[in-house]
Amino acid sequence: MSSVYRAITDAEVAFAADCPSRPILDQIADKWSMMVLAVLEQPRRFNEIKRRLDGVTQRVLTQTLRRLERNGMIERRVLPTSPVGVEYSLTPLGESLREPFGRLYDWTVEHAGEIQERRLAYDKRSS
Amino acid sequence: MSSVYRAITDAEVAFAADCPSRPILDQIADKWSMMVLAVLEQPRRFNEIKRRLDGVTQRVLTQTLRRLERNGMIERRVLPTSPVGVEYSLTPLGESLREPFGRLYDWTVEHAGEIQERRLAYDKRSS
DNA sequence: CTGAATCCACCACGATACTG
DNA sequence: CAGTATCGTGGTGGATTCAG
Repeated sequence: MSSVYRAITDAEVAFAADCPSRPILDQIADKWSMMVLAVLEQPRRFNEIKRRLDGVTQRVLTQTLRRLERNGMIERRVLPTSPVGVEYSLTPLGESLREPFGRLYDWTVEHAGEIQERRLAYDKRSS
Repeated sequence: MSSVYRAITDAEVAFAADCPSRPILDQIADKWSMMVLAVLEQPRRFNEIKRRLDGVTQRVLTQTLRRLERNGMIERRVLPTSPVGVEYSLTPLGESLREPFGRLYDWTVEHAGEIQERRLAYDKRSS
């Protein structure tokens, strides 16, 4: 098991307000960030990314890319073309995040059916 | 590597609006849900959980617990005490989610310092 | 003790229009 | 092409109060 869970006594399992994970999770644990990192297995242009993320608006994608760039996950490079192009690519840091994200993604796919069932059962009970 | 990333051609890397992972990630990939699951390594009462999640409000915690229950991650059991108590515990489904969540948590702790540096550098550049 | 209910402020997002 | 700017709005969260 991972460090949060292993070999800790009862009283220690808690999340203090200053736990270093909290501001980070706030910034990167959203669905668009996850999808952007997944799609950047190779450098891609802005609209290329946008096309692959069904439903994202231009505004939100821009914000997401900025936040990922600020946190060192991706790099933004302006191409000397006409009209201008912008290429985004993963940094080593961003690359290292793809594995835990991938695990989570795999989990959702694997358990999507069961979750759906549970949800239906719950809604039936409380109706 | 995990299934999203491996052995797929260029054109296939995309997230359709009906990708099964998306509604699930919307429901479970928030920081409070992650912390609740982490804290529930054993059954716990409402206020017990609340105390361990520094900064969560009663309202938000209630909503989080309901959503986790609805999705089959946790079970809610009313204790025949006076005054009434409510105990929350993980289901096998919720238990299985702790591993991917733990990985992500570990990643944030491990890279917190580097992220902080990148952020400072970025802010300095764009000021 | 464990919520449910209410009120309110904020901002996150969608839509749209404009620009280098 | 890759944004920025602006506006309008729904939803989310905080604070507080009430209840079983």
